[in-house]
This record gives sequence, C-alpha cells and structure tokens, in this order.
Amino acid sequence: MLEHAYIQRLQQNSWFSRLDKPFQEFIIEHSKKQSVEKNAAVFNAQDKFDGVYGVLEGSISLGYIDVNGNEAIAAIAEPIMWFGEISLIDKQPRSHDAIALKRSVVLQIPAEPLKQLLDQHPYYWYYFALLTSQKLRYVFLEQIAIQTQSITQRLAQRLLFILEGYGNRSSIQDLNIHISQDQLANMLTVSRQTVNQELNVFEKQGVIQLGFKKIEVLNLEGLRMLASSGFFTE
Amino acid sequence: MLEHAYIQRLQQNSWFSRLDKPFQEFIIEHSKKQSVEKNAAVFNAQDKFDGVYGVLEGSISLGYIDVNGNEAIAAIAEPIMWFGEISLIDKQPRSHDAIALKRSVVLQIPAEPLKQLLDQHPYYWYYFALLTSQKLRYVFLEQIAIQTQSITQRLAQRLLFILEGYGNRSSIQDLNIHISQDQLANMLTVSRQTVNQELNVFEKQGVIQLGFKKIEVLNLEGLRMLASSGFFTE
DNA sequence: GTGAAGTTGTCATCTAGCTGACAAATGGAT
DNA sequence: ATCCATTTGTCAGCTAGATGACAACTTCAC
Repeated sequence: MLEHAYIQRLQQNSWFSRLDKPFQEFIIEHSKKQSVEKNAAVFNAQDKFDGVYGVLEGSISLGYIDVNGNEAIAAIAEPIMWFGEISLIDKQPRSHDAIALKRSVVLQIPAEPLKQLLDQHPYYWYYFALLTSQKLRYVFLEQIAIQTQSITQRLAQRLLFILEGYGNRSSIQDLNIHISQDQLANMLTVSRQTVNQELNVFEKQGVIQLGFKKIEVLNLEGLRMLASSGFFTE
Repeated sequence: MLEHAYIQRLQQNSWFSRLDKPFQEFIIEHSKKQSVEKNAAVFNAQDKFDGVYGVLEGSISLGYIDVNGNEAIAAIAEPIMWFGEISLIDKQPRSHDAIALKRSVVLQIPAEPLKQLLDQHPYYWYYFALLTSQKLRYVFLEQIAIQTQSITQRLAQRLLFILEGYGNRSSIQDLNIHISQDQLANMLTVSRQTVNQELNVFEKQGVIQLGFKKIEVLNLEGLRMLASSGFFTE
C-alpha cells in the first residue's frame, strides 16, 4: 500500500487521474514500490513482461546499449511517467532497457493481477490505448522536429517538454531541470559539446541559469520563443 | 461493401487478422472505399476525427509541412497499413497530415459507427491498443537506430521494413519497392544525394537493382547483412 | 510524337557539428 | 579535509553529409 504523499502525486498525473475510481484503487492496492539503485535495471530488453511501471522518484532511461557499448536513449522517464505497457499489450518481450540514471523509486503494477483485472474489465484496455497514443503523439512531434528544426529550437523544445513532464503533468510547478548536459545531448542525438555551447548562449540571453547537473529556467516565455522560432529578442 | 479481392488482402494484414469475426465483419460492412488523387489530403493536421483509415492501394505520407514549406515525413503508409487511430483514442485533432504520394485507395472506417461499436464492445479498445503499441515498437527501434547505426545500416534496414510492411505483412511477397529516392531520403532524414550514393553502392554489390522510382531487391540475405553490420561480403 | 515535369546520377564546394583533448569546477565518499 | 568520479567549459582540427547545380533519363499528358 502506498504512502499518502505518493497517492496525492499520482492524482496529479494526467493519465492516472483519468482512470475510473476502481482502477485507481486497484493500482494503489496492488502495486509495489521498488527502489532502484543508480545504473540498475528495472528491466532489460528481451525480458518477459512483469508489469507496468510508473516513476515516483528519480529518472529512468528507456533505451538500449548495443554490443559495441553504444548507448541510445529513446526517452527519459521522470515523475510521474508510465512505461513498460507495450509488452502488456502485445505480449512480446521488452523492446528496450529501462535503467535508472540515478537512485530512483518506481511503482510496479504487477503482471498477474493486472491481467486478471483486464480480463474482468476489458474496458480498461482503453486506458492503455490512451497511454500509448499519448506517447505516439510525442514521438511524431519529435520526428518532425528532427527533420525541420534547428538544434537551438529542438533543445529549447526539449527543455519545455521536460518541464511539462511530456504531457504528464497538468502544469509546470518546478522550473529546475535536474539533468546532465550529457544526458540532454543523448536525447537530442547531438554531441555534448554542441549542447553545452547552445546552453551557454541561452544563459547569456538570460533565459536559463546553468548549475551543476541542473538547469534553472528564468524566462519561460523566452524559452518558448526559442523553441518556436530559434531566436530570442527582449 | 468491399470487393472480394480487397477482403482477401485484408485477411493477410496482421492486425486485421487478429480481430474477432464480428469486428472484421463490421469493418467490411461499414467502411468506405475512397480514391485519393496524388497530393490530395486524406486529412490534415488539426482536423477533427472522422475515422480510422487503412491503405488499400498507393502510398500515404504521414507527416507535416510547416509554414516555411519544410516537409517532414514521419512515416509512409502503404498497403495494408492503418493510420489515424490516435485521434480516435485521445479525441484530440489530427496530429499530422495524411497526404497521398500517388493516386491511392484508402478504406475509411467512419467515426460514428465505430464509436458506437466501441461503446457496445469496449473490449475492442484492446485492438487499438495493439495497433498503437505496434507502432511504438517500430518508433523505438528507429530512434535507437538513428543514434547508433550508420546511414548504410539505416538505409538497408528501412528497405527491409518497407518490404515487411513495417510488421503488417505476414511475409515478404514482393521484392520491388516503388518509391523515389527523394522520399526515401526524407524518411531517413538525409539528403537525396546521400541516399543515391548509398543505393549505388548497394547496386554495385549486387544486392539491389535500381529502376525509375523503383528498387528491386535481388539479394535479401545481403540486405540483411548490410542492415545488421553495415558490410556486405559474398 | 512532343513537351513538360519529375527523377536520377554525379560533380565540386561548404559547413555544422563531431572528435579528442584537457583544465577547471563540483559533489560524494571516506 | 582529502581524494576521486563526474561534469562542465572550451579549444583546434576534421569530416560526413548538406547544398546547389546541371545533364541525362523516364514518364505521362496532350
């Protein structure tokens, strides 16, 4: 059973809050809180389905490390985002690794009770369709951005996405982003140096304030301008 | 009501064939065949949901043309692939344009009867979850490929994906790909010239045979080798 | 058959962004 | 308080791939 504080944060998650009461209660009752050490895996590619996960604390990289050690990050899940539902739906093994970038806490909705629930209430499949369609929308946006936007725009847009929790948070509460420039570079598929350069331009423009593994957004409107046009003017 | 030939081709589609009989019959009965001229839109970004579509003939680009005329193609749908289900699920307007790259025929499952059916049989939401999760899997693969593979590998892999209908066809029947190098370049986010160069290397290696808006795969195993390692050896 | 529009092959040129390298700053562990 | 891991800032040099340009070819409409 989950602490009250976490339950409250779940209520603010746009997916969770749309679930009907019984399903919400089911999750609160059956799910297990798990601590994950830095660099430990929640699951690995090819694992069989063991549940759907939500991030309560920390950040989980969804990606893949190939045989040559090349690391690819498809997304970074932060509170409160859900992942691991694809294998529930198509019954195939995990398509990627889920690895904690720092000490994290995840919520596991275990496979067996969830499957039983879905058997009893097939309507609940709708919610999983909703979850995947939300992700697909972001992916489409991202694909289009890669083809048409400058790095400046994509970086600004990505910072906004992170602030908004990729559509998972109803509003922006915290203007601090805790992430290394290296991770940011990975997400945008550009080099760390390039990200560093761009971030320093943003800082000179007074839009952000750089810290150690931290970016504080000072001027949200300015960031939105950079995202949409690639330029910043007072 | 649909011609027998089309019904037969639908049966070979991996998504359609997994539907239960009543749902299959519903689609055959209620869906409308539409011809789409080259460069005409099946729908545009921001349109409201009017149905889920399947491609029967031709090819439909799923992408976006921004204000500056920059064209971004997120995917190209060919027979038999389904698209437009995101707006059904999340009830939001279309996230992208769907534009015919050539004269095409699409099957529209109209919004109203479909919504009614889903109200009566909420279990059918499962099938839409399945559709979106299948797409998400491909997108993940693609994102990871962009970050870790060479252009050679990505091009070879893309040709394979097209042959396999992105997981929509049970088997590869036709080794001819009807697509311009320009479209291929768009999908891979590289320039037309670069694709042309790579394709000519493939041709010299005897893996493919180039034609006008056509690529014939001569050596499927060779293509698989190129996709996985980036090299080809007899 | 002719013309126009679109596609392919192939240059030569340019440049955004990558690589590698290293010093300085930071924070956590002991 | 010190040490070590990581992260950040900033070079200089390189190169993969973009761009632009154009001739040759294919297709299709008239």
